[in-house]
Amino acid sequence: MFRTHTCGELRLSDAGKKVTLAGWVQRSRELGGLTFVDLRDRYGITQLAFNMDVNADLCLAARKLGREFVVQATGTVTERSSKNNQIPTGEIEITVESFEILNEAKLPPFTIEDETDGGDDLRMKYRYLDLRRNVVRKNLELRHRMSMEVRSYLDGLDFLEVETPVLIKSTPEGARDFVVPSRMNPGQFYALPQSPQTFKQLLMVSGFDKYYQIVKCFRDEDLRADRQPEFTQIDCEMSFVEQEDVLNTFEGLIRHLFKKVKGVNIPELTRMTYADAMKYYGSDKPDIRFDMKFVELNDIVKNKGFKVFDHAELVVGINAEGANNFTRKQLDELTEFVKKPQIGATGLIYCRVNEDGTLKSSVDKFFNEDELKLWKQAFNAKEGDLILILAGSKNKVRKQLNELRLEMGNRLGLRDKDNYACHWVIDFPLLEFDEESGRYHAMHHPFTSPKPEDIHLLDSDPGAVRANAYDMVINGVEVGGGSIRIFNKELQAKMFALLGFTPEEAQRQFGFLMNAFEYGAPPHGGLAFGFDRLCSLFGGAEVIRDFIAFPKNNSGRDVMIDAPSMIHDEQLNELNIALTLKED
RNA sequence: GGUUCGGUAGUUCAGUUGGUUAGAAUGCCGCCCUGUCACGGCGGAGGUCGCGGGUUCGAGUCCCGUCCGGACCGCCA
Repeated sequence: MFRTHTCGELRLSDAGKKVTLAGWVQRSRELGGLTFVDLRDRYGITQLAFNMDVNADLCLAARKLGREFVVQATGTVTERSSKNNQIPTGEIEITVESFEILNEAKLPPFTIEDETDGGDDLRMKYRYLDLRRNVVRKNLELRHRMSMEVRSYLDGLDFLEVETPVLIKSTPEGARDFVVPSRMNPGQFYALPQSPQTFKQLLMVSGFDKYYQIVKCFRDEDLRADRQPEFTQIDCEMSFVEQEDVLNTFEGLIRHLFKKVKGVNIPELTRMTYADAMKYYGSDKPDIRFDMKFVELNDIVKNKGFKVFDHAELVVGINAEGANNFTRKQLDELTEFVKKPQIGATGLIYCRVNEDGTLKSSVDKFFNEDELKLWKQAFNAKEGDLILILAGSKNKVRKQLNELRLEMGNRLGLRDKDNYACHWVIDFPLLEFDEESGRYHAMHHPFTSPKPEDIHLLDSDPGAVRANAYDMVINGVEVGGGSIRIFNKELQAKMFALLGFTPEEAQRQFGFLMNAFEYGAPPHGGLAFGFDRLCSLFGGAEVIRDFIAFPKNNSGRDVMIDAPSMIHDEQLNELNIALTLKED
């Protein structure tokens, strides 16, 4: 037997027991005649004690132990003469009688500590060492608990977990597919699923009226701190449901998770239409931990001789409460912030609401005190507030002001990561027009159903049609989204036509789904949560990488195993593939 | 595809207007220390300044190119 106990479980009540522990050397301390070795496993740390007077050979041998050596030690649990109340096992130590080095270890390239000295790149290259660190291990433990609670909640509602294939068919809509060549079908490729969307709909046709799957999905798009090329979804679908049923079921899931994993009772989720989200927050995933809603000013600022406002489609601003103490330097920083190329505003107009009630704007030349009072009124601003205004074309300026609002939220400390604001954004548009391709694209995906009351607009004004689609947003992060699906062949065919498919293309790409709709498809709908994001949110992080055991770097590479990589000519031959790399 | 920040000791970083032998902390090695737990004290080793080219009497520092990493925009139905 390698061990009788873990390194985290022995207490004062175990004193006198003879035990055997196994683990890694965290650190050792030498004091003349004494040597202490901290032995670590994933459960904790237990101190091994060696005394030169008691057994000099053993003590000298212990001094040869290097960091991260794998050691098995046998001895007696002993009460410490000087206790450490920082760790759970701090009242005891093991008086070692014998030990064995199970494996030596090279010196690790960074310290295996909570506050490591290792940079991201190095940590990823030696990820197996990084995973020994408490902080990363705790993230994966959190992930495990999350998945257990998801399964527990959904199982309690009679959901079935069903696995769907990973080698499927490439489709033109949506993100780029990762593709896999088929050896047995020369010249043909599988695609890895961007989501199990069509399969879960087919499961509904099959009568599995409540399905879920915690499932890997793949998208060949550029990465971000919160985006990996392979990621995990909690994918769900239900039959005989309306939007209201889906929202209630999965609001229940998120509240269950908060309660069981965080011990937090969150209030019922509020709802906001997409139109309002854009109008008041300039984003389809507003962070509503703080208010600072947009106020549109066209009515009161136009035709006063200030060209920037006169020429703008939309003049819109926010009131940052209590921010009048911002210095000129800070205001200049904010101006630089909105002028960054990534944000792209041309300038920032401000109006201070001074403590004495006077108003001071950056455009005093064009607006007198009475006119500025209208501004103050429009924002419902108080003394000590700071009004910030952007102008431009509607869609752009809303997006820019959204960035500014979030920045102000950060600067004013309004985005506490331990405070959770969860809500639904509903009534998304069915389609959005893409200038580049000159056609409509599905905003959610092509299987989303239009709202029945908007169907008559499908031909006359497709862009105005709203969908039965919804996103769940927590603290400005889109954690999940879904829709009520089309379950009628004619409507689905019409949808593909709107997206620019010929009937033949639609049949070739999605014939299997439309055919299935002819054999008694039930009304159905569902949603999918981004599991990695949900875990990072619960873990208080914005980067999802440390909630994934072996993530990819910014360029989509696994720097530990060095993938992707070239393959041998024999492999290519078997696949009937000849490589010709393009050179620019 | 684009913007931007970074690459100097094992590691994390500093390095001034270009100027003598490139520093700190930590880690590592040696010696001392009988209750440490981020132990402490003394000493030591450790560098192709990512790579290539250029400017200059002289480049870690300036310029060009390139590779690698981070953040972001585009992209992500």
